[in-house]
Amino acid sequence: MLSDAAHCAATQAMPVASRQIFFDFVNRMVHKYLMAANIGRPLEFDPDLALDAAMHQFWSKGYESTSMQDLLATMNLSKSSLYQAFGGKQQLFRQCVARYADQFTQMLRDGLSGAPSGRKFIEGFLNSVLNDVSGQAQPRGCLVMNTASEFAQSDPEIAQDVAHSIERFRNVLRAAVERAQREGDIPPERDAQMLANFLVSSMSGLKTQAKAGADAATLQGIISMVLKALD
Amino acid sequence: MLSDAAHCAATQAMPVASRQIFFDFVNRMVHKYLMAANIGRPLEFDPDLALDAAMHQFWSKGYESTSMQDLLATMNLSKSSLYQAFGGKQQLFRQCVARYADQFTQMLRDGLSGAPSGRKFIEGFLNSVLNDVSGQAQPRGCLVMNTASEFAQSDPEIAQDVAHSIERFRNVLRAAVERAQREGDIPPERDAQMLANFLVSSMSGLKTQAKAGADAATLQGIISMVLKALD
DNA sequence: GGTTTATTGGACCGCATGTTCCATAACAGA
DNA sequence: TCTGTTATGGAACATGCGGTCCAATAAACC
Repeated sequence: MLSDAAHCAATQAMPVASRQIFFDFVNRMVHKYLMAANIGRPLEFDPDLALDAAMHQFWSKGYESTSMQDLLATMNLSKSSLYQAFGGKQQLFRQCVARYADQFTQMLRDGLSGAPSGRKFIEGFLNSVLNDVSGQAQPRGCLVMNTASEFAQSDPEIAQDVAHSIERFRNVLRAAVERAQREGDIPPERDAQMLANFLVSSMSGLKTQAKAGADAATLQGIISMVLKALD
Repeated sequence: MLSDAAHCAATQAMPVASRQIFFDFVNRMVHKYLMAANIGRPLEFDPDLALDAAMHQFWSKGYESTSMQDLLATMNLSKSSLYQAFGGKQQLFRQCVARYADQFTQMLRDGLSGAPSGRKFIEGFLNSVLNDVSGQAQPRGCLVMNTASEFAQSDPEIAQDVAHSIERFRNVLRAAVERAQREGDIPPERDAQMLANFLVSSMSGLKTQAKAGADAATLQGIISMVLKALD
């Protein structure tokens, strides 16, 4: 998209590691501008919808077990379009994780602001894992935690994505805890940050148990233990 | 190993699905007998050591991300030997998971019987996750939970292996809880089975958090919350 | 020494992988 | 209508995958 000359000139003074990121960014900006100005052939698909489909695929099967063919089928676009629009499997995956984190964080925020109390929100948050085992679809866990589990720290970029996403989740949960403390449902002397970490960890454990085949009664028992720990 | 004639004759009256399992069993018995009788060329490698190496490989990288080449390299044997001795990638994997569950269950049992109290054992059990983040090696989690996360319920046989392994872990933990109850460190009216489930889930969550990059202080905070829930 | 049995290394197989490339199609503006 | 720009479809690519096969080899018994 950028000319080779411009590419070469601008990269002279830049550390190698930064170049790819920088030019990805510039190209995206240029692309956005060109699309807005109706220059060139328009896309035949909705990038948001396609990204959503890819996200669900990765969510269900993980990164390695999801093939390009799987992605092309669910996203309903051609190979070149995928590479053109999303850059490849790994880049697409990272965008999916980011999208998941966005949606999940927003869902948490909405849930908290609409809940009758902070405590009730936390209860609903934990109980939501029961939905995973009630339906006929097999539990998929949380895409962010699945990613943490699959990649661990082996890929630094993905590790950073994961850490950042978890931090966003925790921030909402800490807000919920603090609200519950103001409302008198959690002792005010408890460390809100620690409780939030505990809730993240507990949710992660619950989802894994659901994946491992635990039934609703078992999960409910665990949830009651988690709630008790908040008192 | 068995002649084709014997194979054909015996399978005539057998449902298709049972034949493979049956002949796997017979062949294993015959093989065991022949090895014990020193018939034929002896193995040039130690199957236990090789299995251990494979286990660590799967533990570090998961099933899909571990290639046959990875396995051959760490197990230090040739492709034909691997197929001859372990049957293929998936069969090898299941043996590794079983081995892990055996070792981990035994470790738990030994830890419990050697611990000064049930409560102290549980504390040590939870605190052991801190070792995962203290060393330079990246945390690998628990092979059984990793397997649950990677395969979910997609493979029935593996799902059963996972469920069975978790049950074994839980049995030891329930014994620990019951001992702590007898020793007065956990209220006797608490449901031991439920507490054991909670401990399994909590450990799983903790290990995932470790994989996601949580530091020792964060993990320690979560552990203190888990312990508080036992009171 | 001959026979029997199993292991071993390596070549080979078919297939699926993620990726690249190019000719063509579709649109906007001159 | 011509030009410039991007999107699309499909062919082609190299590579690595898990798995199979076979001749050569090694041990132990008769």
